Amino acid sequence: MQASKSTNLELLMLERAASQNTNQWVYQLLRTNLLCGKVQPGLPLTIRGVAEALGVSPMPVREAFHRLACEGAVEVKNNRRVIVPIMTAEKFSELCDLRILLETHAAQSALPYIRDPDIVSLELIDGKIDEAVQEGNVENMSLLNQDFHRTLYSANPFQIVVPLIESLWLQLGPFSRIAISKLEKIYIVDRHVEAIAALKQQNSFALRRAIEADIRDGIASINSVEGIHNYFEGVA
Amino acid sequence: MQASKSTNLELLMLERAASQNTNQWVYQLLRTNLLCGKVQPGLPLTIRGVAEALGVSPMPVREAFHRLACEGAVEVKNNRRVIVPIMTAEKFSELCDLRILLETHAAQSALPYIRDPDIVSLELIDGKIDEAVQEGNVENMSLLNQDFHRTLYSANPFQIVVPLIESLWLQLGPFSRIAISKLEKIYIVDRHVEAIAALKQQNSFALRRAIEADIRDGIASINSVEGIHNYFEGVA
DNA sequence: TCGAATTTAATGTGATCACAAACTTTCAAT
DNA sequence: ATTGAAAGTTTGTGATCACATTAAATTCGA
Repeated sequence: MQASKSTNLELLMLERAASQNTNQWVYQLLRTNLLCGKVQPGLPLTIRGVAEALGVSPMPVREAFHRLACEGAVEVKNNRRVIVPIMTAEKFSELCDLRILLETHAAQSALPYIRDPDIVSLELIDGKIDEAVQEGNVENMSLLNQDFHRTLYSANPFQIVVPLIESLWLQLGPFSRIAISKLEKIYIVDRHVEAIAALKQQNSFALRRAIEADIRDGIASINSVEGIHNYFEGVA
Repeated sequence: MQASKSTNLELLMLERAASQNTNQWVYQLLRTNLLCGKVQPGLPLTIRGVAEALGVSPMPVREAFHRLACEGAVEVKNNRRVIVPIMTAEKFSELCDLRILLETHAAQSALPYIRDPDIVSLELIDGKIDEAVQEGNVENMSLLNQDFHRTLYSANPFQIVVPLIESLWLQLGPFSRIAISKLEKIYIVDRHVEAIAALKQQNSFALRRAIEADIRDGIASINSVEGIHNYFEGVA
């Protein structure tokens, strides 16, 4: 309950499913907190600090840190300090380019495997996104939006690219939250509706266009945020 | 020295640099062994087995396994057994597509940052590859070839994509060895020479073409190997 | 002789501990 | 008051251990 000594970090707590062990729980919890921007860039993280905050031994936290580090979600400095990476304009640009490159490819390669149940699932998620928009629930909007993309791409059972894409999402973490919260709400659903329509028509080109537009909408909305550059390179 | 009980695994030993700790050493060693195809797909790996073979405690091996698992280099079965993943034709095809997609992008985005010293480094590596070809040293050929690509892409200081590419290399691991060993030797150098020429001319299109051709040469050589399909999906 | 149930061995997990490196604080000397 | 070193604290690392789960071996029954 009490925060760690050196850093008073506030973590969004998650229920621990009965099936998952401590390792997985800690990893998922930290991952979710990074994805929704709960922990700020530049914040130093300590193994014992997080372990204490979570009421577990340092071991699962160590493993989670190492996993997150190899996904680029956290950065291990040469002082062996772990911090949430600082975003730079160049990194941001590169991450967006890669999202478009990988996600349009993923969508296209998933298209031949799309069946009716998949479309039903996607429409269901889209409905939940609509609900989250109504409620103004930013966390759910962000997570459900990722669910939509992941579900689409995962229709291809031989998909290799999804973990790579999730790594990009993790690195964009704090900013996707800003993007979603500021986004003109109607656009999200529109792009998803466009994508679903393309799926029904088996229209590869339209699908790519919808996915790319969806991502570009997010980027545009980030750039439109007043004072967004305070989030780049600056210390928190 | 003695092999583990359940699996008699033979590992290519690596010198442990004074600077790196046990974690890093074990990870690098396992990674290198996977990259050059020393451990066969389908082979079950155990923490205690590897730890015993390396003369370390199970702890660093555990962390290395988890890191390699999140890079897709090893697979954690639901029986919590760790194995080297089996290759399938579909996975192989998808991995090759992604290599071309990501590496041509990486090369193109690195092009503006290429300076003369970079070209000197690349020509130096290319010379070493030539030596390895003369000696028939397959391990060096494989590792130096990766060095060439990594050095090229890393000229861009804001490169995000290199870890993603290395994840693909890891998953292709055992097969890149087959590719290199069977490859008509002259082609490797030719494609690299083409790439270097494109760099000198700042010719983006020619660079992409050279990189894609280099990768496709590897794929073609794999497909030309007699009985290559014994390596797919079959147990070793 | 073959198959199912029980026993035995092996494995992953997670906590605790000792140690070394790095950071912080303290305190004295200039 | 400022700088420097030294003592103390914090942190990551890696080994050892106890425990629950799972695979393997053995035994018993048909």
